[in-house]
Amino acid sequence: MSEISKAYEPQAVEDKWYQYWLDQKFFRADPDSKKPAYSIVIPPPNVTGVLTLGHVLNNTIQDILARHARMQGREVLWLPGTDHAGIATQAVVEKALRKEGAMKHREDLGREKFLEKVWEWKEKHGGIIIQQLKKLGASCDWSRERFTMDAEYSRCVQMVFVKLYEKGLIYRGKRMVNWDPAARTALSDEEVEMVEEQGHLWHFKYPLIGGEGFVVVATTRPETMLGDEAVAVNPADPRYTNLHGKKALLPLRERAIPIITDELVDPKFGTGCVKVTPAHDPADYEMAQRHQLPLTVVIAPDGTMTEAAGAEFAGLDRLEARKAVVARMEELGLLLKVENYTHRVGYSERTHVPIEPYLSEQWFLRYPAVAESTRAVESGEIKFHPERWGKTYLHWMHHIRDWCISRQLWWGHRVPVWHLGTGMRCQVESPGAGWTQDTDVLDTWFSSWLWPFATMGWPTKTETLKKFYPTGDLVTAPDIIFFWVARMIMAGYEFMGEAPFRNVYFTGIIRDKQGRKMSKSLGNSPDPLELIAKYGADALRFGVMRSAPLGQDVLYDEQQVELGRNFCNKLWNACRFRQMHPGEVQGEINPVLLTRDDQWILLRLDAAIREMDTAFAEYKFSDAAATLYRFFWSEYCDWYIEASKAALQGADAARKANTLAVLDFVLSHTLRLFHPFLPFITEELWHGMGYSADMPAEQGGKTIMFAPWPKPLEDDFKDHYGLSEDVVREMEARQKLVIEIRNVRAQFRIPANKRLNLVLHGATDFAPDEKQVIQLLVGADSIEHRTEYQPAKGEPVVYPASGGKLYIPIAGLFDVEAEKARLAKELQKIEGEIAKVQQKLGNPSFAEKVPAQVLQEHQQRLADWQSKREQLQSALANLDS
RNA sequence: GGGCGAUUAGCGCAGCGGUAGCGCAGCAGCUUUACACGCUGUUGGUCGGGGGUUCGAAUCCCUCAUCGCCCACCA
Repeated sequence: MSEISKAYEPQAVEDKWYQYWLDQKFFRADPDSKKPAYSIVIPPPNVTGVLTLGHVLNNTIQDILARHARMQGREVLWLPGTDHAGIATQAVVEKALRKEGAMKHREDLGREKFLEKVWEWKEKHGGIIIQQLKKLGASCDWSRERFTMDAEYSRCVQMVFVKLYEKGLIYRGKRMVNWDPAARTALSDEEVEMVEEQGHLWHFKYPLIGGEGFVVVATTRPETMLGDEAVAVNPADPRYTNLHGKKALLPLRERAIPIITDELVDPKFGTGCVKVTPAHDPADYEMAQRHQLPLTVVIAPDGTMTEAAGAEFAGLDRLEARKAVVARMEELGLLLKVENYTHRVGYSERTHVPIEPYLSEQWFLRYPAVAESTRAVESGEIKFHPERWGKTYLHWMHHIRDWCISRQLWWGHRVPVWHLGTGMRCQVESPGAGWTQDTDVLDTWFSSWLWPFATMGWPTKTETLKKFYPTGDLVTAPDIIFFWVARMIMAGYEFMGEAPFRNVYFTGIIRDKQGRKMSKSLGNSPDPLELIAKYGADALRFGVMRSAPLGQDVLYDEQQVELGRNFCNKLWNACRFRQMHPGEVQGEINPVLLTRDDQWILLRLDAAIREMDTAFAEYKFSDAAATLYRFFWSEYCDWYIEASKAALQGADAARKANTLAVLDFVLSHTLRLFHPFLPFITEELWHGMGYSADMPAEQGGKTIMFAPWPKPLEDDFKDHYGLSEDVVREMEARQKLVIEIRNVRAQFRIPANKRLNLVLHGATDFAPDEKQVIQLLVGADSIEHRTEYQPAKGEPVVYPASGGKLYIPIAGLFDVEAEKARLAKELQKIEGEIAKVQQKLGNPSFAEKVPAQVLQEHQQRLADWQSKREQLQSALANLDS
């Protein structure tokens, strides 16, 4: 047992223990182990990312699960790694290169040179987040760290592509896709964010050819009119039957365009006439297909107007072109009106610029294993926590649409397709000289969806895969339920024939105190590393977990971390208290010498263990943290440690030793219960308290992380130590008594150092050790038992549950009027309670219909309140006499 | 337009059919020999509004309101 300092200093111990864990290879997962397996794969963070509070929440939960499983005797694999994050990383590197003047556009460097730069960047900045996760205490098996662009991993991605292509699920086609003009690439539907915007609806007049007047169309995007190829009306719209078959003159371009009829047009919206821009609107494209309209491209991939838009507009940015078109139309007298109009505009999730519907050649995936994947969640084979996310998942699965997987980027997995002239081959290796590889890369998620098995050596049936696939729990945020979770499930069934995980835990989103999302621009996103430096990793973990209920967003407040720090300090000092009393460590507990306090704390420990088990089973980690907090602080420290001082300060050596044995018993269990949440401090104390010495090397002897997870106390243990729930009730009553006496002290401003001499009148005396504890807890020197006692007028009195009256003689220190007021107030409250219960009992149908037990409870309650009332009334009478 | 969630003490939350609870904050005291990152005592609530079911509703049902997410090709 080594001596420990007065305040806990996390900085002094955290790095030391983390290094020890690494050196001892405690995090290594052994596929040959006989222990049952438990595995988690980390949601791979962006390789160039830095740790955020979101990561803290997510990875703390995973670490808690991993450490809990280890203590339960399972062989744990927590597999870490990072994601190449195609667009995000490429954008970051492009920005940096532009800033240092190395290029204006990536084309300036060329593909190879540019990729070199990205790899350089990755080597330099990649892995920061891995170091940060270590600071947090993450118990990942770092020897298995993977990156989605590792050579073997890349091979998996390409093989999967080839397999799906051969199955006919991957195809190439010219489609209207979501185009990001800033990143100059196609995106999937999921990468488009709909943003509500205050816009305008411009009403344009197109002159009719060979007739009088105009047809009026409304549009939110005037610049697209330059590419119009028709005006459409609903065939059933009686207002426009006269227009069928006619033509209109497209202003500015001075082209004749047909007026067509199509069911897609809603007669109730706008004028009922729609301008049709086949190349720049998905709905218009559909109509164009039906009516064989030409596809005039007026907006280029970089968002500027093309030659086809006419010399006046060519080269303008689409938004400038919008203004220019409106101005010209107005000049020509063809702008009928402008309305304010609120509508939703698709934005790129990555570059935050408006998406351009763009017709291009892309690769698409028709999802595999959709039916199985849907059923898996419906049937509960895969469980979501909280369950309601299942609905979101199923809705998406039922409306699933093909996935555009090709990206016009350079940073990513190259599409394994080779071209030679008009020839095309899909295979991993080049077919030979002359063949050139497709220039597109694959969506990042097309590699991430393989994560649970590609990281374990697939397609080889490795020992790791056999032992650890499928994984146990996946911990992730709900915003990637489609991007990642759903796709991993499908990939799991398709390539492994089995779900990739059994449970999915969805965390909430971390928000600030005002409920706003964390963001760099708001500056409300604290740096977890600074918090760790200031408060310690354990404090950060505990603070975050305490305020992160299942299924709710987390409102982060630094105060929570402070509370975590304070809690660690409390734990530290409670252990220090034990250390200040020399004696055998973890001695035998003698049942004969157990006090009621001892019995009580053992029962409370038992309750805490059960609550912890329930919380883990239900994935309610904030409940678990709250249980630990309550048990340790409010029960163990506030009551048990205080009471234990009676025995520890006494002269009875045997009793003292027994109390120390109970302290050790509770602490050694408590430290283990805490370990998943507070890995560092518990390891420090585990060794510091000498508890490790008592354990076999493989089970807690070297580290608390392999110490057995506490089990609820066995019945024969309880019998042996005489633990019964009666003790809990008795102790609660005694606590109430103590609080009442302290209350009297506070009411009458009796200084803490003023010792009391209490008088117990009537009933039987307290047992000697009981008396000693009560004296200690209320600051009394004596409790004299008297069969006859004449209290001073208005002397405060409290009523022990065991009967009799306990007087608090504080002559000269109290104020009769104040005591009267206190009692009167108390009495009023009791009258209210009595009235409530009486009203219920007075209801005739209550007695008839209510279960006997409930009726009895109410009657008992009434009796209790009534006797309490009598006590107060008599005390009041005493004051008046 | 659909779907989901939230609404309980000043703030953050728990409770989900039988006496409204926890933590912070607040207030009043305290150098009580583990801890001021602490100790003791204590004030706050007609559980968003309105209906209904029930002996009994914060808890179940209906409805409205406010806030927040997600999904949806009305130009």
